Amino acid sequence: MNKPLEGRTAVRPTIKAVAAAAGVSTAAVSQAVNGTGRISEATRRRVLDAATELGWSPSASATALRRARTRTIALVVRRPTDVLGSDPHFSELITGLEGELAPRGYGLLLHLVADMAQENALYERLVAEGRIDGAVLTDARADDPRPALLRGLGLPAVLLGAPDAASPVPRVGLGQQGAGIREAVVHLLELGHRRMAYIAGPAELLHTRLRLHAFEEALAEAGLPPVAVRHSDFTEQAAVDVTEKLLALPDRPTALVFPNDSMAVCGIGTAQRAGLRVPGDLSVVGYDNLSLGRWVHPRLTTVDQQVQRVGAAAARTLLAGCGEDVPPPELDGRPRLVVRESTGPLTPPA
Amino acid sequence: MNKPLEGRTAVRPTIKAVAAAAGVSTAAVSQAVNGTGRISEATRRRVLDAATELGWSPSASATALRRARTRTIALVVRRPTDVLGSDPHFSELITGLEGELAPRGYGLLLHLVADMAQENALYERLVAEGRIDGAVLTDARADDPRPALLRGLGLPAVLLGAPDAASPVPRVGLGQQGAGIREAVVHLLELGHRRMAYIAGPAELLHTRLRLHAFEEALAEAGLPPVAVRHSDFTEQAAVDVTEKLLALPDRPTALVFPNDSMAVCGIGTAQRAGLRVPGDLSVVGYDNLSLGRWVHPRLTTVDQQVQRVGAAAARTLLAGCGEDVPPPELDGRPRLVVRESTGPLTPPA
DNA sequence: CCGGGGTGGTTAATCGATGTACCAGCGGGT
DNA sequence: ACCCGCTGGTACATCGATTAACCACCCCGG
Repeated sequence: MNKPLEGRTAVRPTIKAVAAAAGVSTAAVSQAVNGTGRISEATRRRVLDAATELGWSPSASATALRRARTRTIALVVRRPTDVLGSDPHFSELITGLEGELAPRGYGLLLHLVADMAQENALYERLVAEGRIDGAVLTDARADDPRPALLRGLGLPAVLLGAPDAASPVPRVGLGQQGAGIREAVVHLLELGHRRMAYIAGPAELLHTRLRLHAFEEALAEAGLPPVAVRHSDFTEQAAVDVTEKLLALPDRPTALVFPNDSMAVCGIGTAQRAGLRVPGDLSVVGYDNLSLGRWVHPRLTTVDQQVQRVGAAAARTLLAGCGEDVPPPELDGRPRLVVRESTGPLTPPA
Repeated sequence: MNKPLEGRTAVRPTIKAVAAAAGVSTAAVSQAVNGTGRISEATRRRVLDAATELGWSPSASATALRRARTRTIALVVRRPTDVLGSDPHFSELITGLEGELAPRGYGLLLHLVADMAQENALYERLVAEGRIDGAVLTDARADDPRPALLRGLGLPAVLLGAPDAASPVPRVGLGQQGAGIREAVVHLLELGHRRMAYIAGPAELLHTRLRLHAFEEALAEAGLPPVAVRHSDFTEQAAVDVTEKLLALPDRPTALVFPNDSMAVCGIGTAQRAGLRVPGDLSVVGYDNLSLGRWVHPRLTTVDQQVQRVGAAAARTLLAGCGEDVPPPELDGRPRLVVRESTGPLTPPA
């Protein structure tokens, strides 16, 4: 064995090394790199060359200590159980966030927690340790305690959901949250459906309320009551259970609207297993527009809410809150229905 | 307006404030909190009380600077395009990682990149800035450049995949990577299938090779050749395209084995759209055991590889590499076939 | 010849926590 | 009375970068 024990880390160069290499003081290096102070173009270039030569980047810890800024944003995901159903949602969100954060040298610190108490405790700790500059709050609730908490902690934050000027922290999202569901109801009405049921998410979530309200309102405008409204915890298991119960109803619904695509797919499976044809006997609408929905059989009719773009807008809002100079978030539009094959008129059995 | 302009952050207490409150020096506080040095039990308690009283936690930046340790692990996800198919995989992985990291005060820094070049550049930057203590490498390739790179950078890392003592960085994963696929082939053989096709992932990924090899070997042991082997990029689009092509073959396969569940579900959809019954005319096997698969119609036969447990093991290995005192990772078992409804014997049309 | 005003830097304090080196007391053995 | 050794702390340098305050020098007008 020639290399019995691997040596530890190859020491990283410090600002001192760069200063020495460029023949200037460390202050000059700092100014050259940050574009502050008064440094001649010639020495600036010397410094920058020396820096790349040595492969030096300013230590994030040192800079964070000095500037009281970590260039890190937190995303805390609450996941009471294995809620895989809402996961693709997060992956889209993260994509949108990263697209704005990464180019500005910001990092995304991801944490998973079981419940709201843990989530709040986590924010307190992250702030107390000075680990983050801001936070993205997902799954807005009615009477959400987090905006007030973070505001109290002095931490910039954005809450995802419909925009709302009165919120303690900025709210980012597509306007007219209910528009997609409303569109779905109109679509189903046009297809001749009169008995629709809505499978909602957890009652405490704000978007659950907004969408449910849109559903009931749109239906009421046609002079119809919903056949049924059921709350769920977003799990696939719940989708199956609720679907079975609804299909066993004496006057069963001819159309089901789900709060996400995974549940809708499971609902379709359940209906098919019960011997029903989709959409011949039952129409199904999802939410989120996962790419999966384009390929299942029948292809899923769903609502697209552009999670990725919302993520990008959230990132910009947050960066602005951190004192970063970013173009203001542009987020127009509203959730839109994507009509595919899982909805249609009732057809007589072949 | 009584509060015309909200004041900035409520200043966080420092170690100095705690020292003053407890009537000791800052050094004493540090020692009391870290359990180092010699401090009487009485003063230790006074200090700790003062700390909680003031809501103080040591500044992560200061500690990181002093100790050259950030208590942060990087997870870089390469995502050439919208590979939602592999996402649930990541969410499981993250769950497993977090379960070990969080209790020890470690954070997970998540980054998304487009390709391997960007990924390598990112590691170099993160190390140069001293932002991370370790990294989790996913999607091992044949001749993967990353282990050598990270070793050169002096950064602890683990590579996910089958264990391998000869790797520059520890490799963590279930042994016998091919066992699940082999089991699937045997299962299909027992059902009477003789014409099987394998849809593989990108050829450069290591697990693609291992699984493909297992598929061909198991088939060869039965004296059979594969009907076809097709590589794909993990997208649902690819699943549909490949399935259509395979089903159009003159002597079409009676069983399809996919490299993940999303693709398998799309494959089923494609077959159904072509008028085939699953499993009556075509059996389908997935990989990953997403919860979605339990509820689609027909329920998906798939391979479970316990991604979450692999994540936990990876975290422990990494923590050990960071000098943390953790119980050694325990990871026995192998990928296992989960038989459900999407596989079965060929049945004559009703 | 001297003062004024730029230009292009440098010096030194500082961010918050850690850890080494040092020191004050005290009890006890001789 | 004196020194030793131990206990329980404290003083200060340090991690790497930033920044306010300061200064040397040059050019120019009076």
